[in-house]
Amino acid sequence: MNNSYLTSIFTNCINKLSIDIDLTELQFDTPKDIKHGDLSTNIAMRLTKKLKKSPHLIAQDIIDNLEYDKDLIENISIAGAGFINIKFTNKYYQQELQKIYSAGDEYGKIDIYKGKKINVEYVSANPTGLLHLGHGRNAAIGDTLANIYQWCGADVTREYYFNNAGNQMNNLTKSIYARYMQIIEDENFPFPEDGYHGSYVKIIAEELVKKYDKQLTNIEDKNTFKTIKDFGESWCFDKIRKTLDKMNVHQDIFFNEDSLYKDGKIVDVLSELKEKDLSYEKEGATWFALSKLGLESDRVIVKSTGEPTYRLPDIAYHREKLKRGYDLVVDLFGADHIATVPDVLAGVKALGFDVNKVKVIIHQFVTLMENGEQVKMSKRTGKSYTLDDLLDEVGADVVRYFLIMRSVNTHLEFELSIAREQSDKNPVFYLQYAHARICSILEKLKNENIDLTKIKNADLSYLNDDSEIKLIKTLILFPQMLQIAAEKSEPHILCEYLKDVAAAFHVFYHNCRIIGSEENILISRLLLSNAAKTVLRNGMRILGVSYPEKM
RNA sequence: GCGCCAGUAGCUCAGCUGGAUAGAGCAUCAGCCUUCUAAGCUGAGGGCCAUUGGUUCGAAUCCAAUCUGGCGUGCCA
Repeated sequence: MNNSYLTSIFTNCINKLSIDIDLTELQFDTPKDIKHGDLSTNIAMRLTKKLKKSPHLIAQDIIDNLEYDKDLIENISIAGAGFINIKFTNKYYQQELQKIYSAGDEYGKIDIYKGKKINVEYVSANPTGLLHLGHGRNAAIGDTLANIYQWCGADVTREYYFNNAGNQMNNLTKSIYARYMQIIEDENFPFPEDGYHGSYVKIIAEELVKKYDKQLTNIEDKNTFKTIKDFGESWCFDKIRKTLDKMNVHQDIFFNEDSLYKDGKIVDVLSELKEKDLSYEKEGATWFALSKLGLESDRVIVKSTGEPTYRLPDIAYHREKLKRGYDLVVDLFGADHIATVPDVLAGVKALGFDVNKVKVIIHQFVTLMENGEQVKMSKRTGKSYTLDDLLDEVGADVVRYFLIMRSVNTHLEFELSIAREQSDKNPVFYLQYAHARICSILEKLKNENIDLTKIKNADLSYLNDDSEIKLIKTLILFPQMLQIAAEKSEPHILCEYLKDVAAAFHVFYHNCRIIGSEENILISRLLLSNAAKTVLRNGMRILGVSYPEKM
């Protein structure tokens, strides 16, 4: 945590004392116990070895030489093993609140990624079926991260990569065909062993019957095969896009793997690897010599059938993204894709690109639960709970929030019974309720005989209640929380933070009346409520959750 | 076997670039609505931070080993 005012006065002091220290070690934390002050630093303890003095003596030395504004800092003291604790005055917080109010709707925007071009690739499901909850987590995290980067000043491109060729699509085509034949010819027509068992395949087949009647019985015919495949693909893609739309996920670029072949990028990569002596032929296949790059074993990149494995296009695709000039290329994968990461990165590096510009985020799985029992979501079984079903049932707000409220690298349990519940058990409503409450006050005030323009010149020295100061303290943290969430690529940090904001507001609301208070108090509390509303609304915007004015 | 992720309250999870008495929500129990939305607030109980060692002023956090669960370890993506 940083605090510009404290950093400056401590830096001056350290320079004055001629202490030789890396100033990045100077950090301020919020103590768990409020009795220890508002912020504290362990700098004295960190200096014990270097200065060969007890932390208490060092701390005392620092405090004696600190020059600070007594209007802003109430006191600085030593405690515990040598912590330096700082307590700000209410005036300090009142001033900080004024800054938030001045920033208005823009409050929270920071510029750590200003001028940076960032590409975030997410969802990227092939059009072989419907999206499930795992894709939902990917979509929610990816979309929220993209929002976070934007608030950090970046120029963000949202991308979806898909493959409508290859084995998976052929498999889908054969599956649809089998269902089609079962309808029009023989209900015992054999279903492919590795086929897609999802009930959606039957629906596609039914629609196929409606449109083509019995014209598609010969799958050996290339045109017939293509007709079925194209039909299945566009059916799936249409559903996928509608689902994402429902979830308020909108991507800028839909990149088709196929274009890498058409534009010769696959061949390029292959020949470059060959030139660099990083590929070789064995058993009819082409191998990528990963062992030469420090990895454990070599892998096939072109099968003996002549088709590339996923590694080759993945490498080509990443190279293309980097060529487009992004400063950062973010990939979001489910845990089942982890195996591809080292190979692709090694490939990108071997082709001479900076792998540090590629950031791979792996999220763990989602388990759908209902009253403590696991609900199956598998594509292979006929019965499945799709993302679309879930969006229809509980709405985009709940789905998005539930899927980002946990750290990306923990397994996530999505409890349907709670998601369905429109009550205090459901954490989304806690945030939305706080926002709606504020809006409700503002609405009521319109009917009171009060000059609301006075808010511009509000005298904030009227804000001294513990709950008022606590709320300001929480609101101040917004930009820092955004930065941490961006740097750690962890959207859930914002969820946790907004919960704190809502809680601080609810306590303030409970303790401090607005309507009916003396005018100076009313106006200053109104300003504070407005600031809270701004933070909640901006935060929920980033999460992609709506912020209703009434509930 | 090897690699990645996880193991913290009854349940779901924060905290993990080392700091002071380990937190939240739900569940349980006890309070608070004639005043701006009770989808709220206040309080209580609930813990061997998987286990064992190590590193040091200090370890839930770092290191090692072990145990448990998830996901990988394809000429599938």
